Amino acid sequence: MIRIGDFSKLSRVSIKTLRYYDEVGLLKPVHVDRFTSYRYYDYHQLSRLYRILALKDLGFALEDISRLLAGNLAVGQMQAMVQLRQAEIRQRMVEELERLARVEILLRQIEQGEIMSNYDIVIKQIEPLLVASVRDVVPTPPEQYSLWGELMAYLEGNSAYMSGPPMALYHDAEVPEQDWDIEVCMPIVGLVPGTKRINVHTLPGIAMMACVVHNGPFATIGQAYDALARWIDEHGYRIVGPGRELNLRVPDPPNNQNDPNAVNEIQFPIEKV
Amino acid sequence: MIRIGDFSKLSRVSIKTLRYYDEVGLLKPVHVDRFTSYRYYDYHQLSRLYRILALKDLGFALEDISRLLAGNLAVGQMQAMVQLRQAEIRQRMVEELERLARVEILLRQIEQGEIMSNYDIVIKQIEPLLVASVRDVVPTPPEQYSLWGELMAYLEGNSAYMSGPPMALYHDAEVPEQDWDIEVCMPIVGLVPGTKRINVHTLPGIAMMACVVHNGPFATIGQAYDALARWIDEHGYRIVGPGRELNLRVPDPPNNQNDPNAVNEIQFPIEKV
DNA sequence: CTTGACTCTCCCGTATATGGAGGGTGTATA
DNA sequence: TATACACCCTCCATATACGGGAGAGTCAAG
Repeated sequence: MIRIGDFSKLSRVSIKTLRYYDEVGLLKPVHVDRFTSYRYYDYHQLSRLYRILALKDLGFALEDISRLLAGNLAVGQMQAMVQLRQAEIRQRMVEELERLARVEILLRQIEQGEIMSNYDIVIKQIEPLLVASVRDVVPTPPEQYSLWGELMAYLEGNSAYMSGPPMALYHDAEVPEQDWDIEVCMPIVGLVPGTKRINVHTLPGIAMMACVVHNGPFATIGQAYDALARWIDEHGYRIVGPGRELNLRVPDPPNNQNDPNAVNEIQFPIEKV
Repeated sequence: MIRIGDFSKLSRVSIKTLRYYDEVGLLKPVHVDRFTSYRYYDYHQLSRLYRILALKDLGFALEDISRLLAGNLAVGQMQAMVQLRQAEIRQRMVEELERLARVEILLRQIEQGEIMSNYDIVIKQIEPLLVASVRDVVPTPPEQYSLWGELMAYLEGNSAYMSGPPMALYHDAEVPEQDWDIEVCMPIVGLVPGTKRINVHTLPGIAMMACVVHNGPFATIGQAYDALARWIDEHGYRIVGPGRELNLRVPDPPNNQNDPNAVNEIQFPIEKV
């Protein structure tokens, strides 16, 4: 029987860790002095410690190791645990690989002197959303203002409860020269009747929505679109539906294209190429 | 200005997380009510939050993100942080890859019905070690006993302080039929003179030592050697020096080949192929 | 005024240890 | 025998990035 320090030197596992393994029941000393609480280990416990280290090296949590060492597992259960571990490692490798790709894109941007783009893209999940909307073709985006007037007048007339920021859907797959197919939407709760012009429906939930925020005048929002489109392309995604433009902080007055305090969020549903 | 719940819904970041970011100074609400402590956020803070999320996606710790967002970093420093991150990710991928290989070896063993080998191999680092030794060629390993007698008699005569378990070095690169080149070593501290037969020297430190413990009679230690050799081969390592055999619990009597309580550790210095 | 949704702070828990304070123990040597 | 010094003990705190829940206060609508 040897004391903890010698056992630690033998195994190159720190005393603190050995005490911790004792505490969690993973490796109890063969004897603990009743009066001094000194821990005494036996040489043959070294093989159990090595088994613990080997399993830890495979990435198992100490609790899993406890169960594996308890010895009351069927071969099938053991196999299942190891297979689960294998799947987890594979999953992590995929994640790290994607992370690495993102880091390398950033590094290239820094090298090209872009320091750090003013636009940061995040991928969010979006829930289905009940909206009232007006959809029409207008010559250019700013003309959507008339649609907003129409929609808001209707909603106020029906005293609908608006449950989120207003947004516009851009239904054109390509950026048109003229004639934009735009749907202006207001999230609502409760029952609001539709009409020929006013469409009450649920926007679909989106598993992966690439999102960016544009702070500043609406007139310069094109930069945000460019940054987002580039990001989607560079990171190996593809746009799979109409873009959404959320008017988080509505300009003052609402049709002011140059209010520097406006805040918009642009969203595009995407999927991996 | 919006309350935390709305900001949370907008960003799909939990309220708890937002409060935590406030606490650690990563994202403070623009306003906190003096009386109610309610947090109020502004829409334009969403872009800062997105930047945080984007950097978190790259795997940066929140503290790193704080520094990156503080804005007082030179481009070079920023670049260095990102490069460091890149290196870390690569390192982790290498580790995970090795881990995966180990898990798959284990899985194959389980499938072949070996359940779990009785021998677990760990790689340790070994420090240089001062020893007194006697080296000679003996017909078979058990005959090393005579060398032990010689060494121990000398050490006791010089009242040397023995500082660790005795060990034997096997200098033959291949397993010989006859005539083993064995060096029996005793770790010592302090000054002990050498002689023609007694060599006092320092065993080299080893960066990677593959180790296994054999519990049981010395006569069956061959199994442990086999398991260790197989492991080294299967895991893509190579033996790069003489093996060491530590007599952790010396049999009783010392030359008893069948004491079931004996404990030995076998070590081989290795490197990646 | 009530109701129900919202928010606050505070405390605990996670996993795997590491570091330190303060105090007892074992052994070799002066 | 006294002392020095290495060794060991328990208890507490710390790190990450939050999540859960208790208990109490706040806000807006009806």
